[in-house]
Amino acid sequence: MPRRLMAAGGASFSLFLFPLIISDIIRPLMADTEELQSKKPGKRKARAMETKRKLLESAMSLFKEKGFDAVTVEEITQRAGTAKGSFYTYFATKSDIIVEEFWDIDAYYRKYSRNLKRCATASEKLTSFTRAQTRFVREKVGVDMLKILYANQTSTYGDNKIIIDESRFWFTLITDIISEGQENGEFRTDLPAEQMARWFNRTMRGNFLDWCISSGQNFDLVEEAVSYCDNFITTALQKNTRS
Amino acid sequence: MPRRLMAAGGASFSLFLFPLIISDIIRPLMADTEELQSKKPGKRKARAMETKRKLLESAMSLFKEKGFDAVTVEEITQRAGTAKGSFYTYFATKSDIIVEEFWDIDAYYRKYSRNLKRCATASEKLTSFTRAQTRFVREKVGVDMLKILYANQTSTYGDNKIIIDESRFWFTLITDIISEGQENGEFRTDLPAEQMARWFNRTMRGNFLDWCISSGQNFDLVEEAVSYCDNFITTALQKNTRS
DNA sequence: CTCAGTCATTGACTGCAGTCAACATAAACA
DNA sequence: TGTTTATGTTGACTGCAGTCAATGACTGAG
Repeated sequence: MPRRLMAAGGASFSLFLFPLIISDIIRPLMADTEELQSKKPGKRKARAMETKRKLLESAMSLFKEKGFDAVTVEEITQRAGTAKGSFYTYFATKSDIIVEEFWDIDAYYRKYSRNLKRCATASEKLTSFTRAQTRFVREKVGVDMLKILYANQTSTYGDNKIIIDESRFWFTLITDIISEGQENGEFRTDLPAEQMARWFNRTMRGNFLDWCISSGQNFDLVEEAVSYCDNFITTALQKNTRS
Repeated sequence: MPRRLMAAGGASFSLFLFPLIISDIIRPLMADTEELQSKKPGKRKARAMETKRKLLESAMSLFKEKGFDAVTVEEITQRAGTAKGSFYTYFATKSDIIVEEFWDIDAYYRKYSRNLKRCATASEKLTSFTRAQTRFVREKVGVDMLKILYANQTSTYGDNKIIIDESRFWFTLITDIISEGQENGEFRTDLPAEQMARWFNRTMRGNFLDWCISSGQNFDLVEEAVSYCDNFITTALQKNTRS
């Protein structure tokens, strides 16, 4: 943990979760094509990146200390050593900080996906991934942060819709697993893998949503999601009939 | 929640949707046992009810005119002829107005459910209801209002969680339809109807959510939901195998 | 090197959701 | 009837998210 803070400066969820890949933190800025082309970062861009990094870092640490609602944007900028206005150069709303952090969860999924090689079947992979994913959300993300995310995604009008973004790793991973299951004769082949992945993810999203809304009180996210997953596999995906 | 205070004089979604059944509008009031017992409403309660009614009415008309975000609570109370503080006697947040209105959607579902008698099978009932429900949401509620609802439900901590409330008519209706399907041998019987209803509704919620987040741009709610519904029926519910 | 154009930075400012202590009046009780 | 309690009403007030016009610093063209 301290290792990370020295190295990358490390905002990212890992600041209060666990270490992720550094490149994922820089991703948003690197996404800028111009940035990739120019060899020198440029003094201006460098300073901008540093400002954004500091904002992310101080915001996440404050959220961890006091909870999202108890933190003001002014506080964040104070800790980051900038002015309030600067915050809005990099984030459209206070909760956009959280959205930014959520991108890094995909880094965890990507990392975890390596373990899936051990699974013999596509079905097992799906279940295993679902368990890991929901455990991560339950343990490391928590109801409160997930609520902020869902409220953000439903209340803003921007194009930062991470929840339904199909370029996310968790969507492509599910698609790949289902494809694999189709190829080895495990799953039905009358529908494209993408569509089934969309169904699967949307169904899972229903679980996340209900869990959020009930503040995690009505059911256990992991149990419920795994149960959903298994049911989805045996009913919607697999070729063989129900026993 | 002081839902019982709601008056019979039609605020309700119908104010900008279409007329619903009066008995359904009074439902919240009737639900209160104490209210039924006392013969006199009481001068104070009567005035309170009137205040709340006026607030609902002016709020909904203003939302219709200018959109949710462009309306201030002060405006609402001005039109209602009360002070700002009074608003918060009846509603915890500005968006709680919307939540209140959503209860009345069940009145529409209840009304529509009478048409279901025409359907020969439980499967047809499910599909028919789903089509009616999503059409209603698409045409009469709209993306914007649904967004407000979802943002409200994920951001507040109160107990006014209409979205996941299983005493709602739309939950009990689905349960009844599935029960019926089980009894007539249409659906699998190895799982309780309630659980399947919960799955079904949660899955549908995934559709509503994605539709919201994408501002209705990514897909057509009705088409998608009906397609989901049919798929759910043939894979998760029905006894016979996939062809 | 210079100067114009670009872009991050700043913090005072606006607007509004939500609060609260004081008040008013109906209801309950004596 | 007078007194107490409960409950609805009020609007000035607080706190904070988000804005914006002015400022200053880098960049790149000439």
